[in-house]
Amino acid sequence: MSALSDSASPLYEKVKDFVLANIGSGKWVQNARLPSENDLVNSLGVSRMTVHRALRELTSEGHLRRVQGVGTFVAPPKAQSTLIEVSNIINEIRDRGGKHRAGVILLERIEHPAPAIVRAFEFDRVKPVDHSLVVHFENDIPVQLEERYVNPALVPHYLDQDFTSIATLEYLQRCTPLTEVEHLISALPAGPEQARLLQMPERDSCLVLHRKTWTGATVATVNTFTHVGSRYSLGSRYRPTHKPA
Amino acid sequence: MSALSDSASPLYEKVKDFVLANIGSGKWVQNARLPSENDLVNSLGVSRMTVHRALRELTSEGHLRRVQGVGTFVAPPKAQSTLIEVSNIINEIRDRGGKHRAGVILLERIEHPAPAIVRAFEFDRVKPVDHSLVVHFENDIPVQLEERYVNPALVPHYLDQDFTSIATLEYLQRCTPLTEVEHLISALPAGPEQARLLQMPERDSCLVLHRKTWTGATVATVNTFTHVGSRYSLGSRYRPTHKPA
DNA sequence: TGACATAGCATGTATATACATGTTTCATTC
DNA sequence: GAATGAAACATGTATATACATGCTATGTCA
Repeated sequence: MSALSDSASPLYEKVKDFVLANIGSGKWVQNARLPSENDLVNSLGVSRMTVHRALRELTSEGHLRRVQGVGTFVAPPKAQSTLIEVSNIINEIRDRGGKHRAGVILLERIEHPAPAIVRAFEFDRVKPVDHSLVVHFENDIPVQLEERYVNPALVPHYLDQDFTSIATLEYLQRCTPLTEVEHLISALPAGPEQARLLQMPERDSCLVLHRKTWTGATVATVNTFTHVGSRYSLGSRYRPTHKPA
Repeated sequence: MSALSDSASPLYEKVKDFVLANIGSGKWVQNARLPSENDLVNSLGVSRMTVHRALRELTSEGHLRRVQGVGTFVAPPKAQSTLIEVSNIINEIRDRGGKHRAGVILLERIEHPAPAIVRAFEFDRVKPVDHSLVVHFENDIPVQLEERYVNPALVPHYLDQDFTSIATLEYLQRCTPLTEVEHLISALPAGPEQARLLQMPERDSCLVLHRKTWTGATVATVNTFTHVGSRYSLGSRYRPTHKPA
């Protein structure tokens, strides 16, 4: 009678599955109103706190929309703006198997007053901005060009780091764990300098990942140029909802 | 004494902020062990259920790692594989202001036995696969080429839809709300056909978003070719953690 | 010394209760 | 009829309590 599955999963998970099953089957369509918490308490035979937890988690996962005093509704599908998980290319190279070798070369490293591009990213009031150009290799073939602008005032001992170490990005993340991130993805034909550094034809396509992190003041700006073509792609599987792996 | 802020936010939010502040300040470093729930109950003066909820949410948000019987630890930063929100280009056009006009042209629409590319995406046992080519316009300029392979057996009344309607993708999402999604992003030079359809130079860069959805059997495969260059980019802000906007 | 049982402690779940907060509905009153 | 107020109902939060589950350390017994 309970309408809940009899697996070994916890009760609130069964309630979540019950709700998702009703959404998936089309019984509860988009923007439809769900039974109230007390209704579900009566029909499912669990406590209100358990129902509430299930509905709250489904709300934070994007499946439901709740309005205090009004009710609970089926949320519109959230694939409109899609979450994509893009793997760090360093990890991609590292995970591709033991027979590949990853390498890094530091091309340029200047601590200089902010040029136009730096000023454009709100570094204005920061005097020294560390600018470095790094090329990543796999099996002696350059696969990625990284252009980093880092605000050393916000990253302790950043200037003491070994810039050819592969752990630099991880160091940035570890020192500023609560930063916000903005990404832009675009595709551009390689310019002369990029083509030279990546050893690729000059008008071949580059996938550009622009990554800006800040905590209030800007921490770092990183432009990543990857020669994709047939050799590389960035991707992920995205499981929209209920079973966070 | 309570070490919690005195704002108007709920108690569990204050506990979360307290924990995040200790992580952000470096007091609790990566992999460090947090005080136990009972310790926090004593030092913060709230109930264990409240502490538990705060820690549970921080865990699901990726900030903490909890092991039953052992303790709670600061999770390594999750920016390793970065979440990126890529906006649907249809929404981008629609949201760009009233003076722009969006349009769609259906170029081809064949229901045919699966060719090689279709077979490669596990359509094998499905006989009829709907294949359509759609070009999206903004102000009479083509900006996106969409190549769709849809399994009509899994999408009710799909073949009855008006394919020049902008709502087709939304219809797909509404009919199969609990699908999983896989994305691949790459940058490719435009081939002859793509260049012709998008009215762009033949070797200019295309940003290609490959999107495959399935529920078990494959539902649809959509390849999106966007002429980016200086005109378009896909991007998002990603707030890693605590204040889901 | 080694194996095993156990106590202790950590997190995980479920419930009952109480109150807070926001919305809708409906009846009373002017 | 319109405005006001109260009741009913919805979700939101906080707490106490109880028990379940999993790991660790300790101490006893062979």
